[in-house]
Amino acid sequence: MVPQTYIADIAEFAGKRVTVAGWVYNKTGKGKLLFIMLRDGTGTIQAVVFKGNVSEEIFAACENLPQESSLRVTGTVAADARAKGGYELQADDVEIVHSAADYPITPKEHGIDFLMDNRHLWLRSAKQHAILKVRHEIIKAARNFFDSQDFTLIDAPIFTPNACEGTTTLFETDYFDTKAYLTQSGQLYMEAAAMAFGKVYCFGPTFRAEKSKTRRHLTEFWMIEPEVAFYDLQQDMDLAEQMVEFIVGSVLENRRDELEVLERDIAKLENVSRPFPRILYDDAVRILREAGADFKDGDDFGAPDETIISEKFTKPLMITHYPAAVKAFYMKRDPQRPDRALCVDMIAPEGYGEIIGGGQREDDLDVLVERLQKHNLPLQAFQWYLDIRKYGSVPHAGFGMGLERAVAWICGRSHIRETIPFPRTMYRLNP
RNA sequence: UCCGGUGUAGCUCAAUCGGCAGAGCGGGUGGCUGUUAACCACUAGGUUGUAGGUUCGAGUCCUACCACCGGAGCCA
Repeated sequence: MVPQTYIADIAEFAGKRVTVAGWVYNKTGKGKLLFIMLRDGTGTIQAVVFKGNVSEEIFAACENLPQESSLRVTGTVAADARAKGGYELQADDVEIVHSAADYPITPKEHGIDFLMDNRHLWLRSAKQHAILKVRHEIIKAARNFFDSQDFTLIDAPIFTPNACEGTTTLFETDYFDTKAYLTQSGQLYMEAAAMAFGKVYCFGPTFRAEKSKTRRHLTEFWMIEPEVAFYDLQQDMDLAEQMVEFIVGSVLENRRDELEVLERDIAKLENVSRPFPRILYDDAVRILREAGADFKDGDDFGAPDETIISEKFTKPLMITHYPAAVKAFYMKRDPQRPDRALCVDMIAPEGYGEIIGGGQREDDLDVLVERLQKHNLPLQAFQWYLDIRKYGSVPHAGFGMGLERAVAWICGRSHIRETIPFPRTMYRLNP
């Protein structure tokens, strides 16, 4: 019995006869010699089919193999400098599992709309494959980070009865005789959970029905949201900084090949080490003024503003103490400057924009009730949330990291739509 | 939602002033023992996004609509 192996492990079998199962990634030939680039999800290897080494029938069948046909190739693993990856498979037997129809995605250029229509197939391409491997690494690293620090994973609900922040548009759905909304954040539930478990986080999909049409927005995206009881803003920032450093470090350690496929400037990622710069909103405004940007003091930063500010730094940048007026109702205000919120946004370098938003939460019942009323939010729906301030209220803080934005930054992709397997945007629900 | 742009072969694009609808890739056939997006020869492939209009004549000009792309706002 010939052992079956994955391409990633091929070096262990140098000189041995093995079977590799996969798909035809690309094919070229030279008369009596065929080169089949075989892809199995773990890597690619060149299978060399020489007419003299296989039966007439097999050679004829291989000559006409369309791209993405599925095969089991048996042969001897040989080190060869002429082969990409250093090893090739000198085939002596080929089993065609399925001969593919004309595959739409060729090794040439394609437009984004066509590729997105064929997203279910595009996932097989090298760069898309690499991005999603990095995405997996980031998820794994984030979870390892929190798990190793004794955080408890608490899943937040997807169906929610009310708006978390009340400002952005929610997807509405029929829920028996009433309305339910798809969650836009697990944060409020994490605040409740933090009072039960101390250190918690959730990781799940979130939904925003905003009519945003930019390279940084999806209608369905994933967030990792830690929340810690008795934390203040500074501790919250320390946590965010440690997490990002850990995630980037994990990707550099375990997904270097993928970063190379993506032609990512690795030096820029290697530079992501603590401490990250921390500046006040007012400092950021000053940077914008010096850069000659047209910016009204008191406003939130737009995407171009964030780019200008982040260009002054080579590491992720944390901006704190925004005007409370532009931030959500649950943000605690700075006792020293009551018009400022104890909040933090982390801006990724290289113009990738905000990847983290968070801060210390308002823990005073009366202040929170007043804030809800000012925002015209239904008190009734927030009773459970107010209970958190009624029964042993404590200072607490947390943040949310947009997974896809982090993936886009770490992978150096200009558009967020490539960082999730099947993106949902304003204009795309398929496939 | 607003501003700007693009729709031509399966894909990526060209078509001068309004005057015969083109190429590369992919597909098919044949050739080649070291290819890396191979190469060479031959070959098939079109309701020019849709509906109107102007004109002797529209891929090209006009109107509306549709689809998508880039950006803004909002946000992660």
